[in-house]
Amino acid sequence: MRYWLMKSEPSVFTIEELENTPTQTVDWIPTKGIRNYQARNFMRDDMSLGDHAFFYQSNCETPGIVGIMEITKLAYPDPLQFLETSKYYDPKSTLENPRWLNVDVTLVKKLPLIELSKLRSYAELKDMMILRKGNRLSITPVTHKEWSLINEI
DNA sequence: GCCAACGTTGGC
DNA sequence: GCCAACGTTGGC
Repeated sequence: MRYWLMKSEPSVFTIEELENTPTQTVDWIPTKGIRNYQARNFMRDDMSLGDHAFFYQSNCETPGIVGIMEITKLAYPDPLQFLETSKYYDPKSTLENPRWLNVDVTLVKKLPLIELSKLRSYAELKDMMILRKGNRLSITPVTHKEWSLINEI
């Protein structure tokens, strides 16, 4: 099993919204298409059913980890890329050869906020992709070591 | 709101 | 294939 960290801006989608979804399952991220090749490739090539991921809230007052999710549907074409009226419409994408993908995630549990500043205080976590300068990737792998350490915080 | 860092685009 | 210009991200 692999581990991941997936970012969402609270102004777009919060963990409360995930919690309040009846099935506690959503496509990642609802109403928003992921338009980054590296993130897409992670979903397509490296994510498996049952993988776990941290829910990370970014671009807000208290950035940090707020929960754990499970990957419950493997990468599939993002419907927004075919929707002409959508901001995420991509004219270069075809049904036969879709360019952008999504996965479904299910809430495992909420966590008390682990702030970014807290994560930065651990020397063992200094190589985490999320902590690297200039990091902008919305989906990043987390090592087993990092995963277990963060779970002990 | 600022701005550094990064990814993408498009002219050549 | 290079690279300048541009748009976006996201911490502060």
